[in-house]
Amino acid sequence: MTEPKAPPEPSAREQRRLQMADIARLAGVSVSTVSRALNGSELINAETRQRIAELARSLNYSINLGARNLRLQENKTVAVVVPYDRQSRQHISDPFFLSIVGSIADALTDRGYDMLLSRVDAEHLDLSAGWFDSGKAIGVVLIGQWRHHDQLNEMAARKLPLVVWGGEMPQQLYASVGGDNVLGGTLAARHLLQSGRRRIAFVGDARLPEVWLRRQGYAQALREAGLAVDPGLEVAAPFEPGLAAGVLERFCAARQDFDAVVCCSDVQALLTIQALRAAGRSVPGDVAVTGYDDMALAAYCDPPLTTVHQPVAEAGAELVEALLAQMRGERTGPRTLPVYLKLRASAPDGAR
Amino acid sequence: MTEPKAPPEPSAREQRRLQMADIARLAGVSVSTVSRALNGSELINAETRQRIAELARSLNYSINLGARNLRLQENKTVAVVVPYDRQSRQHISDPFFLSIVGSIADALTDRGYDMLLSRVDAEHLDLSAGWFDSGKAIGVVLIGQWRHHDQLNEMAARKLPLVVWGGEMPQQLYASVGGDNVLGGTLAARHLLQSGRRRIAFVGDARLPEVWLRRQGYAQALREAGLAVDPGLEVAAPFEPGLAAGVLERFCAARQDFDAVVCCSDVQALLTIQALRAAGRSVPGDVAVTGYDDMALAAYCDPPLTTVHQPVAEAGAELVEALLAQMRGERTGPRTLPVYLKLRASAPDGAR
DNA sequence: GTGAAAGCGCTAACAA
DNA sequence: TTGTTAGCGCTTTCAC
Repeated sequence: MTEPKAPPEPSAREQRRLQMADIARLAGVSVSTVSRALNGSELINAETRQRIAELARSLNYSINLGARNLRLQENKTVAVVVPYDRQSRQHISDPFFLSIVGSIADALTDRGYDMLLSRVDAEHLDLSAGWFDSGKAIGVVLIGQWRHHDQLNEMAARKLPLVVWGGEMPQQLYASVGGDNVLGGTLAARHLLQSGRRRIAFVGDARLPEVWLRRQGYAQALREAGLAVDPGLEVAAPFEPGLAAGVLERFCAARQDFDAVVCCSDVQALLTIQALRAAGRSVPGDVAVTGYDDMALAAYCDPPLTTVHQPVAEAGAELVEALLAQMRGERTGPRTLPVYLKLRASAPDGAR
Repeated sequence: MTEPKAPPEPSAREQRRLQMADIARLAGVSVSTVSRALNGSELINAETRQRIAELARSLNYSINLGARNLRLQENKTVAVVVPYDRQSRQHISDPFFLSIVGSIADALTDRGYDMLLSRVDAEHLDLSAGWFDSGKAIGVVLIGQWRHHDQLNEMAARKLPLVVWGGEMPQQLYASVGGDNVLGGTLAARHLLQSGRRRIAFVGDARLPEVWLRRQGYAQALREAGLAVDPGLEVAAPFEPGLAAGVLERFCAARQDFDAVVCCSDVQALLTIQALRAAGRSVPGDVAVTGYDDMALAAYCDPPLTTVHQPVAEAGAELVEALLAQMRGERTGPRTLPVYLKLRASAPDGAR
């Protein structure tokens, strides 16, 4: 009457997954007793509890979490979504994104949550709501706002538990956590100015909120120094290494009238250095270059990168905390974490 | 009588998650009809089906997958487990591991599976069986064998659906997918020999199966050239950048009697180059260095790395296929994918 | 073409 | 201290 599909055919290979009733039968008790024992209930005789626990362990039995969650109406899974650019079909290869994912994985593990990792087309960030709607996850952590601030606002309006790694934007309805992008841009540019550079290029796609904010910081530092932003020195390179390389090579081949570059990722910085050398210019001699992120390898590049350090280690915990707070019903606004400039050789201190 | 916890208190914030019964009521049909409609059953009147589908969409209703899976006795989730070294408390930061995770994510998505990502103590790889035992995942993909080949064999003996990224070992009971490590080691060493190097160091922790195999390839190339392996030129550096740096610096400071280095990751290669320069030696002038993995940045380092290219893009699909084949009851042995040497400047062609 | 009802594996209120 | 039983949200057989 209700038999699903064919008879529960144990498929020869997998000998029907064990369940509580089996343990109960083997232990000569009822399933409730097993359930209570395995959940450490005080009601159960300590000795019985022990015996059942051992039996379960010896058979590698583990409570079916799907059934348990259904009954308990709870779920300890969080979806982490990394957008990708459908156009370029590029995989996420930027070490920064992957580090953030690692950091979130740690934070979730610490708090007893599981992490569902998925990709989503950067043009349809709202698709990530499916994880929540289908009950697979209790909330969504999205890495980056990309170009769809609007979709994120709509998701938040739906009361979807959502936290975004990214910059704080005007009229933002969703919770976000991110480094202080304006400050990062300012720190990089100001450092270059203080070390005597005057013609400072900016590398990054300002359609992305984070980059847009960094550019503001950069522009502000120039203003402080009484300099104007030269639009000709803005290079809209994307984060994907494969795409950025060409753009940067062309730029460095075409123009030589700058003595410093502020980049929006360490990868971009490395590509810029590469392009500069190909164009016959030295780093930091002719051109000083700053990166962004302070990825693990930044210290070991040649030259080691002066870069804006992002709080990756803290990021995971902050994102997870923001999500949990939201689910507790707390109102969580955007959160901006401090960043600092890590001085290394690609943009050294002092005059040249 | 069976009310779980407190009354289903909609927690003020989240207005009780919608369910099929709600859609049914709103559409004036039974839940069976909604179920059939949403699953595209031919039984349902096309118009009714359409109407229900639209209603569901407009309310952002999505079938509760937990309940569905329980009833259907199916699950489309695969656990991907990345071991970490508890000793060093180091996060996985090697771009290679993270790229593999990305590749698997793509392969799973393509086949309609979800990916559960987690960490496990590298000393207790067998803990990852919990994902299967608890029914959260239908199988496990483990990144790397680390030092517990034995635990993996035990897991396989339990008929646990498991695939490991790693090298093919003697007496291996579990399914694995990996690059051809012996060949990789041979290609690197042979190339260095052909370009005139004679004193070739090896960097990598040979307690890890993959490294062990690469070292075999390296040793074989030396033998072919009539050279003996000098144990003093073997550096047991781990993959973690933070730990490897010190080891390599000490080695390069202590010994100068080598003219080439075979490394087991690109990160190690960069650290080696750094250490060599600190010791006053040039790359590739004094010492040629080969990397391993051919990560995205390898081409943009200075000097660009000559490195063994690993089939990362294919890796995800191969791992997933192996897992699915296993669940179909097919016997899947170890699988070795081709690798090739990518020539770049850190170990150039021809004599010096 | 649609509805009623059973049951997937589990938990907990209630009874004993 | 333990067992009986209802039901979490869904699918599907069977009846209409």
